[in-house]
Amino acid sequence: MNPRANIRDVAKLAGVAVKTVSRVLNDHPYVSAATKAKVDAAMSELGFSPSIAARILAGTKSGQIALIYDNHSPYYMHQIMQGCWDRCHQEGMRLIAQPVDVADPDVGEQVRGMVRQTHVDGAILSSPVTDCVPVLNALEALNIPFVRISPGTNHALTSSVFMDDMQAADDMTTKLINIGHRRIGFIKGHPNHKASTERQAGYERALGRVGISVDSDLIAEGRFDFESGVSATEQFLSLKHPPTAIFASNDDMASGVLAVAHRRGIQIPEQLSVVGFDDTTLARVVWPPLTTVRQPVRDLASTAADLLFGEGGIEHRRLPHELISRESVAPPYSPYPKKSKKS
Amino acid sequence: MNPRANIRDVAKLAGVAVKTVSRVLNDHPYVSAATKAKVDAAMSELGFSPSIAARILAGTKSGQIALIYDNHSPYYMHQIMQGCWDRCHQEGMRLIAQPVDVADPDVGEQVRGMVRQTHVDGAILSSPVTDCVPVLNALEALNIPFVRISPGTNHALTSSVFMDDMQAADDMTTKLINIGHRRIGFIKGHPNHKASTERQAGYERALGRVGISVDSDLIAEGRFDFESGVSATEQFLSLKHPPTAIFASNDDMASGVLAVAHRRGIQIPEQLSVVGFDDTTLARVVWPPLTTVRQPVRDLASTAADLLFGEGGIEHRRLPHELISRESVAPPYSPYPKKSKKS
DNA sequence: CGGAACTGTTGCAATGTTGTCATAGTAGCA
DNA sequence: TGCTACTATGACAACATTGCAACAGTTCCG
Repeated sequence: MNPRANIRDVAKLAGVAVKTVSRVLNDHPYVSAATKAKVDAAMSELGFSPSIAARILAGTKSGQIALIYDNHSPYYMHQIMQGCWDRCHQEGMRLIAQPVDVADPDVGEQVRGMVRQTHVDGAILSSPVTDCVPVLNALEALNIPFVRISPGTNHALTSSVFMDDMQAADDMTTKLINIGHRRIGFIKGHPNHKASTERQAGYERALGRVGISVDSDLIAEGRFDFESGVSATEQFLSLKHPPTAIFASNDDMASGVLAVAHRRGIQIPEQLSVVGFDDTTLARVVWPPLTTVRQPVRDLASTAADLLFGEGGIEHRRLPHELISRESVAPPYSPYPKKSKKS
Repeated sequence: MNPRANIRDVAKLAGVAVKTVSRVLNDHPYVSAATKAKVDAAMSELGFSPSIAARILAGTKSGQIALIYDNHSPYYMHQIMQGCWDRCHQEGMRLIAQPVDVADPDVGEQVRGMVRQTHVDGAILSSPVTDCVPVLNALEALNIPFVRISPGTNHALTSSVFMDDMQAADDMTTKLINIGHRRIGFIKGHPNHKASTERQAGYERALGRVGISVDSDLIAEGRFDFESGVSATEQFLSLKHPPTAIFASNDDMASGVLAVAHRRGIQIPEQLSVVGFDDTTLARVVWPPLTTVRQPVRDLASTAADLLFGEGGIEHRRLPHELISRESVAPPYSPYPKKSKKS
């Protein structure tokens, strides 16, 4: 087995023209079955695999796509990558993972250089890169297709996949209301992510529908990490009338809520209900397991790849969310008397 | 700004030969400052970035390296990737992340094809790919340098970075013994990973040193995931004499131990001490925070990249571990009377 | 039966960069 | 002065593949 076999070597061995081998490689039409068989045999005999570099140079397609992200949640990104990778693998595409820093003023130029250098055929953007204007401009100028996962701005620029964050937060809040909670603390997500705003809006909408006014004491800043969950919770628990339930905008922050509660000896869910968002692995691993919103992260990612490989028409696809009930929720400790019908 | 500027366009604009631009690009010696300035100006005017593809084809270096892995622990892989990426970025290298399935009989061929296609200059292998014979053979045959992170087999084939798993497990076990534990349950890691064996050996060595015989009832199978931590714990707790401490071979399994304890109303650490291994984010996020062994995963990864970029001499570098004490450990519930001096 | 459309294959040009070899000018030194 | 060594640049081939235009052979159709 030679260190390097050419397409020429294959052609010679199979007794056909170089171009014919190229045809076989690319599944072009107009290759007879017999020729294809000969070529395949020659290829496997020589252990030949085509050079991507030469393919890029000669052709117009590189067979590579980029996943551009700036997300520090390991569970989330792990699922995103797996979803993208699975779909790419199916399609015989190669995936280049490209972390960036959306706060870097040079980020647009960096992405531009990266695309130019690697000749990727397309890109998938994960939040918050989805809403990073320099990156969007760069990709647009380069005229390559890209799909955004959970973008905040809905302009019809590109295809996107997303879930209904507002509705999901509304559903979750409503669930808490239905079992009797009236004072529900809400921990916001990272301000970078547009999903943060959506989730808060859903929370407020649900309260509004049943006539509970939004109490600003019950809304705390967060950054999607454990630590901000901890500090938000401490803030809530030092209130004169602390909440009977806390809705954290993601599971990481919800686990911060649990940690504070444990430390203070507060029984969950008996004395305090806690819910999260995302249904990452974390939600099943903490104690008690978290009631949370299942966000189909992996599906979002593979659907994004799907759209990228698809027709090219701009398409927006919404994937369904789901409320996952686990053991972190119970009726409030000292419930107000319910006036509504029981259901 | 043209859709695509050549090295030729740059050369023409700068009034120099193509080769000179190439020299500027590659920081070759023998380019006058004045010429370099002219070329730089022309490059930025045209918004030029060189095509990796053409570079690969013409030259011998691709500027790309591969990270080959088959690890399903998101936290661990996230840190590995970050470590590799940081170092690659510094060096101006591109990183291609390549998940594989070590159980696939074709895995060697897949890796071979991938290397041939992408022309990567080198590879970094993460456990358990580090000990996957078909992959090792393929890389050796291709004659590209590669570095292994925490390999199980120490043959001097390639450079490697690792920590002393046996010593670390010994240290942790000794710590438990020192505060009075005599019956210590041990949950093994995934049999794929050589580290699993090492950690078990360290556990047994520590017991042996103080004359505690190894009780096979106190050793359970595990697979490095939450679920196997759960079932191992249930097995331990159904023993006539259950352990007073449980040492799980990683944090994921340790969180499984916690879950079972919580469910059964066992107080941690008062009634049962629990320790993990890795010091992933998880260890700080569960309740109570886990005492664990800090494995410098990110440093391992960036050191691996370092060795790959280095001289090329085979080198084995051991990175230090550290015991991290958190709140999941206490003296045993009903301690045997201590004979040793208190300390 | 003549031409058009289709099928399967070929040869050559083109892609954008680096390696090799060549060239020319300059400086150091005996 | 002549020789060597070094600096700075250029011309051209080479890399492995695909796109394009072309070609011969076959089928279809009026």
